[in-house]
Amino acid sequence: MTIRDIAELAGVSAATVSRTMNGKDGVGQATRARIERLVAEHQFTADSSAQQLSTGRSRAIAVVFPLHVSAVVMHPIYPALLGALCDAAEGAGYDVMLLTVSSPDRIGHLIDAVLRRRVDGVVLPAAGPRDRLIHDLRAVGAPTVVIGHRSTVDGVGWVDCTHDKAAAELTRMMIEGGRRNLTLLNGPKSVSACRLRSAGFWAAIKEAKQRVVATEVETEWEADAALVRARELFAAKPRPTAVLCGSDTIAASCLEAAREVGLSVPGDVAVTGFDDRSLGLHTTPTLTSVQMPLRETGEAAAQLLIAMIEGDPPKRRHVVLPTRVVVRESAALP
Amino acid sequence: MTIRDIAELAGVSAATVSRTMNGKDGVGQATRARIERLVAEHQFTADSSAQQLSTGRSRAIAVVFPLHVSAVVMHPIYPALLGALCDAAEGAGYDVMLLTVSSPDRIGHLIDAVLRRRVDGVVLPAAGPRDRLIHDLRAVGAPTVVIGHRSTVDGVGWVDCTHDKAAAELTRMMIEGGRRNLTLLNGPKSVSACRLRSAGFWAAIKEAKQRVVATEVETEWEADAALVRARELFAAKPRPTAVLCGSDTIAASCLEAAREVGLSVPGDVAVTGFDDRSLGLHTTPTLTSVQMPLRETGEAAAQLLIAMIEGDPPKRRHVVLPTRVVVRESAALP
DNA sequence: CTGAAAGCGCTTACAG
DNA sequence: CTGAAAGCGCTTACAG
Repeated sequence: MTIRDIAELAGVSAATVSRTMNGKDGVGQATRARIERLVAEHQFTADSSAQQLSTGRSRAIAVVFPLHVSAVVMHPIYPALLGALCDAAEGAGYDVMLLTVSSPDRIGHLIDAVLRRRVDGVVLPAAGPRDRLIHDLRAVGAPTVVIGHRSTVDGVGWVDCTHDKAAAELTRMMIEGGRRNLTLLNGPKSVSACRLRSAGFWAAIKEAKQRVVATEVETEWEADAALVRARELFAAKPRPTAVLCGSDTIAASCLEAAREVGLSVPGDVAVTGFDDRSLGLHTTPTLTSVQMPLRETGEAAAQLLIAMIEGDPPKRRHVVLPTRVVVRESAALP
Repeated sequence: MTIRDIAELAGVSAATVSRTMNGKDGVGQATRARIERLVAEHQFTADSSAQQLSTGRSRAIAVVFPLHVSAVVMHPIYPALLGALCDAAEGAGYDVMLLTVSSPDRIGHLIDAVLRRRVDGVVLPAAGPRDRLIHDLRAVGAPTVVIGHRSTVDGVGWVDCTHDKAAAELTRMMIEGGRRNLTLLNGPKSVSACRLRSAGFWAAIKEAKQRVVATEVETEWEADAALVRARELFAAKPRPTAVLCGSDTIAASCLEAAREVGLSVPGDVAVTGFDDRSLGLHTTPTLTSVQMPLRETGEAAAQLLIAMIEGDPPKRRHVVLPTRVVVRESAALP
């Protein structure tokens, strides 16, 4: 069933049906009503590749899956985020294409998809500050939204959450709980979220009324790398009485290191994580962590990108969503 | 740049370029070589929506994201699986579309995508035995591949792994380790993997030389539901000396229940999980579990589906991939 | 072996 | 307010 079939049934031309379906004016009241009824009755939808061919737009967006980037493999693109993104896109009549850029030479494929308008815009769920992709996309004029990194590239939209505030809140909690020797066991600073957490941590330290000793240590995401760092922490001279970790995995390693040397948590040392997923519920003790607004992030990214594509006056090209600290055993008051 | 531009440069007609690019014969040696050089030189690729319009095929496959299905939300579609699937599809020149079926009335959207040939085939990463979707897709003749469920619907392909063998192997390990009172704390039987695990468990029990007491209990995936069941187990009269759990989450709850009543693991009771992800590394004790071939599964699904789409003689419409038991502290010998 | 022509299903100036 | 016509970039019988 094509637009011409509908036209025939309505006794009009295909052009009129097209205008009606696209909400353009220049169609009489009665005609429009008749066509709309017919369309609804037959559940007719226009063929998207034909539309794409004549309009040069696809009504599809790409989510780029950056494989082999360890910082990302460790921080998997949460199903919740992707799911919400799809839902929002579909709600706006857009398809979602999943593209892999598993190596630099695959960038060409993505750029080609953009140039050929197989996609109207791109979401990068895990780009970093120095990601080539952002510039490449910008160069070909692709509407682009980055998740989890506050890009300064002109015209690029982003959605992020309050990593900094969450870190600050945790830090204040520790200080108010009487902890005076704090360590931020952060993830790699190449990840934007980790920089923000660092900023929040140090801001809270600075504004503290009490005198506290604070240090920051960087580790890779991997559990064993984190374990090594954590052991070093607990072997150090003035032992930290609170360790704020850059992820729940890191925090789990930290708990393990504490157990090894017989430190009680949270008695001797408080430990917190980040990225609250189910992991923190299963450690011993359970983990104080920070909940990310995953669904909201996915939804906001889709909406922002589509607004950019459709040239809507973008109220905000930059969205910051709130996080939530979840207190569990590992950081209860001493 | 269009096919006609290439034609002009080569001094031939567009038809000849098209035939060359699609590997059809009926093009002279020299002409073909000239065209191929030009295509490579300009990195020219044909516009896919134009191709789709004239061939009625899209060279895209859909991965259907079944939101709000709790059995699936609990078993998130692993990034590794999706990533491998995308890689394989792209390697074969196919795009991957992510479609959400968040409620029954969204099925129409998927069917429409198939009928309109926006996708040439569909992967269902988490369909169950009684899933309407499978039949709906079959009804419209969509090549379909299911992951993790051995569908008996005619013509439907599937990729699964040896849940049964893994469960049997764990069971034998327990018996050989001297355990004589085994419980399978399984996930919902509506999930195909759980049925297979049950089958493997009972097969191993049946073939055991020794006399063993065995029971099977079903639980939802959620941690708290599993905790309730696990407590019941340990309160029961002849206490199990080994509990095989249907997932790592369930196993973690089981560890917690054991701790509550002061049972040592693996001393008093061995506990095993399933679906080895990072969780099992962070429990106390660490968890014996079963590693799934996620990347291989994604890759196999893409390849199978594309073979079906292209009408290749499908050597196997059904693929069973091996699992691997990973032994850790929770099920060491007593 | 190669080309001219029609067609895939839409949209959009251009007329009226 | 509406229609005829051209065009989007390919593919594919049909001729030669």
